[in-house]
Amino acid sequence: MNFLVENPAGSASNAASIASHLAISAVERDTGLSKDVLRVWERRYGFPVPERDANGERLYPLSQVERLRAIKRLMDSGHRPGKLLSLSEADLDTLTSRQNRPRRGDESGDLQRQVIELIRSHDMSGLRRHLSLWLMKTGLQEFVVETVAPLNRAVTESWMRGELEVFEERAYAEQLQMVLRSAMLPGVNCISEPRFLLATLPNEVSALGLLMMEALLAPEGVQCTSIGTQVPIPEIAAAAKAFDADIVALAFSASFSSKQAVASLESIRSVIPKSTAIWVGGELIRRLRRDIPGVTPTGSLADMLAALRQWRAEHRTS
Amino acid sequence: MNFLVENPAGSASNAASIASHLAISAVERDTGLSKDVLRVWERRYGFPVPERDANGERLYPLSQVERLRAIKRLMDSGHRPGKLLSLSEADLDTLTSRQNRPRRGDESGDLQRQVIELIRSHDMSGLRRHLSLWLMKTGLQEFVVETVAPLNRAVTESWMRGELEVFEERAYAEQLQMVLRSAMLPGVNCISEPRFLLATLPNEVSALGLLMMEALLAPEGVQCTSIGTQVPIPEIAAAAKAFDADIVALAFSASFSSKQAVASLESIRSVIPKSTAIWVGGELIRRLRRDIPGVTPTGSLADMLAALRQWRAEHRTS
DNA sequence: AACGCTTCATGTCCTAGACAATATCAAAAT
DNA sequence: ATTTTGATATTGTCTAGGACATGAAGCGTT
Repeated sequence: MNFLVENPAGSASNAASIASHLAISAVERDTGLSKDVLRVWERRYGFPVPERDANGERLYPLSQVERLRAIKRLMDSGHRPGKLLSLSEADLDTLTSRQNRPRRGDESGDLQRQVIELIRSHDMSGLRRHLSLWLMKTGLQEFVVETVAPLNRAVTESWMRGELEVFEERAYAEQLQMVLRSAMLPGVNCISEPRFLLATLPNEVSALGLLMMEALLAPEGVQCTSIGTQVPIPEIAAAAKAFDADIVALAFSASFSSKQAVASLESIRSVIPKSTAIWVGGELIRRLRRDIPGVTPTGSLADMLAALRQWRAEHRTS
Repeated sequence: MNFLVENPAGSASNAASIASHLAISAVERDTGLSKDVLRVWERRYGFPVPERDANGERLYPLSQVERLRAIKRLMDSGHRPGKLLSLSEADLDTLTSRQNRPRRGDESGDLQRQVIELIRSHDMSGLRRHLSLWLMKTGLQEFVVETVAPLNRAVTESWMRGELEVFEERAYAEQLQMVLRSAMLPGVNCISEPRFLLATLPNEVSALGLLMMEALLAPEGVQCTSIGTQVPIPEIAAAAKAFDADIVALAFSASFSSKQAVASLESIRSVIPKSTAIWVGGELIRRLRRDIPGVTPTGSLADMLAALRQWRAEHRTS
């Protein structure tokens, strides 16, 4: 790859490519579409058709990258690539704007509207104050189940409708992390069973789902060790053993590929001793149709508390 | 990719591949070596030589994956692949253990030894208490500069010497996040200029460097908005504009490829208006030899505070 | 409606060759 | 003796088009 291509700040001569084109690896980074996919789309659907540099390597104009991101966004909300790629630019815009139309019956609560308004006005400290207050009012567990979970859904929907930018969602997630993490800091004095190990698999970027699980579990007096996001399977297995975990809890966001999730879950199940339970939480699991032997899905956060109660009933101090 | 290959829990017949082999995409995930690299190594150096499934696709035995991870670890600490790959298994072990040998003059302070001992004994709540206490004693900024920074270095070194597992380092990072984030929660009442936008680029997993920057800046009364890790360049640009940032601060850990860093920095510099400064922090920058026009490196956290003072001097309320 | 079957859509994998950016090392010049 | 230059080796990433298995969609039957 030629440096000057992606960032030709130094070479004034090559005007055509000054910050206006990206190499394939940069497009992979920025769109989340793998190099293989970019190439095969070009072959099959005739889009994108990048220019080439002197060396025959692809150079994507920013306009095409922009369009690829729009397509990816529509794909994430259910559309299939074949249709999107054969669409004209105008049709694509139509589709995007149709999706942006607010849905009827959007009876989100006051808080949700307020929060989204705060995000849109970029008042992050106000947002943080707001969330903190609400947390104090309701208590951690209720805050997570009754407030944060629907709020996340509302934010995601706003984002899909195009009312929020990606970076606004991320800024929101950061503030929420602050609030949740500081609520958990004090810890709990009497720690009882079971011992949890929390993690997400590689390719899972979002730390929020994990954090919500942790916030929900911590007040139950369980021992909760998180090793964060994007942990390779062998590491999770080693950690489960080292921390002597009773339950390995994994979080999946909705954007995780269900195909990969099933593969990974079966893989991890085969590596961890059967005496250790595996629980799966997060938005993804609604899309998992087949059950995976030895893996407990917890469709909602409330489910997880129920599962915890059941676990405790089954493992009464023997 | 065949599911049963990566996770053949269902098929008892195919004994050879029951949880003992990984497909190439799984190896990419777990080792961080791209598919291209795995294939080209096989062609050039004759390692790894995976088996094949019925469809001709690569199946890596766990032993080879293990060795690949050892190789990657040695590469990250400066060795070159050509040598490592032509080494025999025994030689590789020798090299690994030599690296594990504790260095002389390891005069880490009491706290560092204590913390590492806590990590190794998996006493995460003890670790958290310890860190919290120390933070209260010294104050946030001093805590970050005098305690956390050297502590991180000590932990990384311990990890490179093989005294700590990856998951132990991650668990430590999680606890530190808790402590730092809750220290920042209250925010600061009088907020003054400049406005910071904090982020890390795609492929940068570690949130700690970012958080340390934030913790250092927050008490200075600057407005500090973080949009988290792994943010594509166009998003950073959009966020900088939306939040009207004076300075975009990016964190890089030592494991980030310096090649890619230079490319990305030049790229982002060309997208963001010149009136917005770009500051770069983190372990990486010591390995950056050439300067990038319009990008301010801050070699240490102390540097950053100095740079902030300078910025304020230059932008006196005009 | 609910089920099973066929066909299409789509992502990922394959091979093997090429090249550019960097690291290494030796020779030359200060 | 040290630094600079240049040749060579190393190494990651790109290219091409073909192949196939999985999952979705369409359609007929119960």
